[in-house]
Amino acid sequence: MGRPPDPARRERTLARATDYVLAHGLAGLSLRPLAAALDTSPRMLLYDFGSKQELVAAVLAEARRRGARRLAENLPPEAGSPEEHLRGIWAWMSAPERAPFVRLFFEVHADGLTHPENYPDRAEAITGWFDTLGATLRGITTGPDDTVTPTLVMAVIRGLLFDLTTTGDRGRTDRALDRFCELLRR
Amino acid sequence: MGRPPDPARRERTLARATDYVLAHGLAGLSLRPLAAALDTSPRMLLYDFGSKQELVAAVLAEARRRGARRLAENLPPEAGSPEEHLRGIWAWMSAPERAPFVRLFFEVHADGLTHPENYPDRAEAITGWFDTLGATLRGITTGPDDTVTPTLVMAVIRGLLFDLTTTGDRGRTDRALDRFCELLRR
DNA sequence: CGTTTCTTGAAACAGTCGTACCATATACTG
DNA sequence: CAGTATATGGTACGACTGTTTCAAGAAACG
Repeated sequence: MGRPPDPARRERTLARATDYVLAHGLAGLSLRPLAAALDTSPRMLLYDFGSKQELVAAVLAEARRRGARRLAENLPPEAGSPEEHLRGIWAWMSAPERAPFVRLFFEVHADGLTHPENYPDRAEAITGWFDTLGATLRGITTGPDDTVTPTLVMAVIRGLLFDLTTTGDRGRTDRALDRFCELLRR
Repeated sequence: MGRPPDPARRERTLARATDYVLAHGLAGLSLRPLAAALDTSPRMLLYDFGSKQELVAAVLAEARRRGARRLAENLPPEAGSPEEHLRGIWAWMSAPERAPFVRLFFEVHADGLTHPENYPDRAEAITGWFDTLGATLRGITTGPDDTVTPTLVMAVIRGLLFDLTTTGDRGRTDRALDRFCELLRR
């Protein structure tokens, strides 16, 4: 008996907190401004998530879930040549709508370099692409267990994303991807 | 008249502060622990640098100066094929001794995504390579003003550095660079 | 010596941080 | 209604932040 729990509240808070972190970044995150923006209180954030660290972990998990879902919705899994796929991935990841995700991605990586203990499964963010890419890049890969080609492909995309987010030079980065496609084709 | 100024003290402090930041990262930097590690006081740090922000700017400038000097010392500017050059750059940047610089580099980039106003010349960290690389990559570039090839080459290196610092998988990242060289050769 | 300038220590200020404690409000059961 | 569980507000604690203030020390000069 007693008042029934309301798990939906935690989910609502998590969703809005994820919006907030995507908008404002992880670096200077603090409970009081976050709570104010979410029309709640630090008290409730700790009540629902236990501690700031667990809240951040939940937000990152939620952001990853969202990213994966959006990706699955927007990348046709089977159609087209490997080159078309590569261009599709680049177009999708470099689109302005993805900028908050990209920023959070780079932010987590940087923090993970100083505090690896906080991100036990961060390597998965890299190797998780191999299964997805290995299938769509068939014809470029040297075999079904080729991890080197996906590694290079994702390195190009991440490196160009790094460049684009720093310089904002869309034309030059787009052309650099064209050049990479050209190298792959020959 | 009066006691003469001692500008050497500021330089000594700057050098040691740069060591400290390279070792501990920029993210959680705070004056009191820094001063303790440097056998000085927060009072003196502010006396010499004016504010924490100016101190950080000075440290970043010093770190960039060091990196450039080390690079100039270790990369033969003229000898060898473009491929050898590329391998040399990768070997140099991915060496464990460079890890602190790489970490700081990624950290500054991530912070710059959230606070661009603090890094007015951060694009230079990208485009600064073009002159250096354009010369050494002659034979791969399409012309003397080709910025696309250096963009792609540096994207590969940065992307692979991102991978290596996250996964620690030296073998796979080395092989990915081999594969890139192979693509360039054909 | 006194004067002047640079250097340095100690302490305090005003603020933010994550978090814990205590009381109360709310919604349900019997 | 009482009883019981969850939900929530308010407040305060201790630690930390960058920075300022006040005073004194240290090294030059006349």
